[in-house]
Amino acid sequence: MTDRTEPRRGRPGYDQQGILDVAVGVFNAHGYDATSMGMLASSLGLSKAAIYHHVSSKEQLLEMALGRALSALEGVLDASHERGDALSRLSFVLTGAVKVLVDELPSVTLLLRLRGNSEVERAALTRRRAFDHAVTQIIVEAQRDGSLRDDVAPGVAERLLFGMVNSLAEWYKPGGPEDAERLAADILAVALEGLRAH
Amino acid sequence: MTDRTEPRRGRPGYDQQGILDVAVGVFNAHGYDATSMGMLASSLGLSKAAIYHHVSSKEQLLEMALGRALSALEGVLDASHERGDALSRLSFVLTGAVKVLVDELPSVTLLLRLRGNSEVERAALTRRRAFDHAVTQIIVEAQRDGSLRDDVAPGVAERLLFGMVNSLAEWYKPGGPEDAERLAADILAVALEGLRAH
DNA sequence: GTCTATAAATGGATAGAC
DNA sequence: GTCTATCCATTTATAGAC
Repeated sequence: MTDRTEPRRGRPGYDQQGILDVAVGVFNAHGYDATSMGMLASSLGLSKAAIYHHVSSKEQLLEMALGRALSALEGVLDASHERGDALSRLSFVLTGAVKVLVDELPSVTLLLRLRGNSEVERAALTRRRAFDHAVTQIIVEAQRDGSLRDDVAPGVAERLLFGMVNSLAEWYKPGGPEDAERLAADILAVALEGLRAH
Repeated sequence: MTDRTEPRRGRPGYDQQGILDVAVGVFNAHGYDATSMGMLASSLGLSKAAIYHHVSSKEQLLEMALGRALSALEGVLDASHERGDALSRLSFVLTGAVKVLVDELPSVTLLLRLRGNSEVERAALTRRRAFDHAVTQIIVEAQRDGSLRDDVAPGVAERLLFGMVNSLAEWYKPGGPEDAERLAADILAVALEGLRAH
């Protein structure tokens, strides 16, 4: 994975990654569909035509951002296989997903708002559903071994857990009062123990 | 509140409510910005021009739907004031919000996806923030009286709870295996007691 | 209440100069 | 690597007939 923040060498104008970073920010601010190449151009301080020197289409920008987000999430799932019992794996995935959301907030935010309006969007949604399904299987296992209550359907539990995690895209502000580890701990605490005082 | 489903009297063509119901469905399927009046027209089986006989603009359709969603949510908050302690009020609001989401799924879904791209959208987001703030105040009170744990910041708790509730807009299907009461009970159970087996 | 036709603006994308 | 100028499809919305 290339480092987005490293300043480039020759440094005349933008490179593709620089275009992408700005584009994802504007996509998230106004929504992908509501963002025109003209808005993108003025955010970049370029003409519309100049953007097409770096990318072939608006949709290619979307595709690159979605690939980044999905790879990061899938990486968490892959790493979780090394873990022991199902509850440990679930905790690891939730914590990892929060970290991904915080680290890759722009691209994941874009992913979470997809409507499936094009082939690119539908392919991303399919990959995302596979992720959700894999997490649901971990929950099934944890219910089976008795570490999670089984009176909540595993699919519902998965969606509620990621409802909390994914809500970060709507309200987490980098540099705010809460850091990623604290948020991950809060979410895990609510998910496993609940909010009621003991 | 008028009944959407009641068949109209004269019944030649559409009335405004009929246009709105179809429009909100199409807005949600493709996203408001990605929906053109042309798509709307073909979903209605009308010409674009005919739509303008019923509404003055695409944005008016959005405004009407958002008003419906916000009024329903605010109604839950108003009704909660009759309740006793803070924890009862919070449970009532969460359950009520789930019921609103299920009953008014299309308009609430639209509300939850706003980006603030126009005055209409920003006004709706302001009303929605007021709702979230009022719920946060209930949580503050419940932490103060000792019924909720206070090691999770009240604002974070509120966003996590409504992260679960609002996620319904992304996956709840009317007529599916789970009904509204069951879902409300599941969410309340996870929110208060957590998923870990006891 | 709905139509056809059309206006006026904006959309994504390209050509070719520098 | 960026520009100006432009193409062409699509957009929201209106005019006026039926």
